[in-house]
Amino acid sequence: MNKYRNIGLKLTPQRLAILGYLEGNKEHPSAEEIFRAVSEKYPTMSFATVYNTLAALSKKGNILELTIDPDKRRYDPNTENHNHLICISCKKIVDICLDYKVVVPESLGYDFEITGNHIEFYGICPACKQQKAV
Amino acid sequence: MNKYRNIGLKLTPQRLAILGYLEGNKEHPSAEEIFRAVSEKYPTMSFATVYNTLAALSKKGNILELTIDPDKRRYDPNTENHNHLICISCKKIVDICLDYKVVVPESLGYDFEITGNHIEFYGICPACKQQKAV
DNA sequence: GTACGTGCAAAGGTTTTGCATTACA
DNA sequence: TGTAATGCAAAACCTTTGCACGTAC
Repeated sequence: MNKYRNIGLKLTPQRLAILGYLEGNKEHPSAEEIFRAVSEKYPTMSFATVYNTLAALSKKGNILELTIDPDKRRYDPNTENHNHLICISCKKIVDICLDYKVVVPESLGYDFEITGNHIEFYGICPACKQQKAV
Repeated sequence: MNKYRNIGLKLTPQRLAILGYLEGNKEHPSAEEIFRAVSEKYPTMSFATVYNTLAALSKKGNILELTIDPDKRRYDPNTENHNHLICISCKKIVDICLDYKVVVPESLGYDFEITGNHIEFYGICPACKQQKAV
């Protein structure tokens, strides 16, 4: 947790609880799931604090906001370059930690200053596949 | 428009208006933009009809629902395999019509049945770049 | 001590729903 | 004619905001 000491944010107990819940978390939880988990230890926790903290961490580059789930934002503590695979049925998300080296050719003439990219894979997870087969 | 005759949906004037507005549209409009545009000819048009139609068309595979903009869903009449570049400042979206041939290696062991993928590029468009330079 | 964070509740924006009416096929 | 779509309003849902109070630094 000490690594967060110099990110320019006040380390309140609430924030440490959120950081602790996210650290190493591979579930790509939503704000609501984070709220529920952290509320157990901090019953006074509010959504405003969760969103405030997530926005601050995201702005500082300490976590990622994923838009891969159309229903709600998901959060990812892994800020390394990586991609995702989502089950279109149950919305489970798994990491695809590969660097695909995709680029936008300048020949397309868009003249954008490219700042990043993200590959979303869609599919059906084993559990949902089995359910459908029944 | 005749190409929509056999998609298994009733072709009401409202739906034809939505299809007409989307056809060839490269703006990746939101439901609200579609509603505003189509309302000019059909003042009684309701949001329910817009969403209903977009969901039906999306389900039939005639349009794509994009989740690249965190603020709202965007719709794309181009159902060919292609990717997108979004300006993180003004949310303008442009097409990247290239096939990148990215795949999820089976060696990762996820056992998902992959149904598709989508690459999102992030950047700053020329107009926003210039504004920031001021 | 002060700037920043918290918590509550209310508001905002997008999308969905229920239901009576209408119209395509 | 019968099934499906429309339109309206209300509701549901996720996220943001205003503001008084509290706390990390």
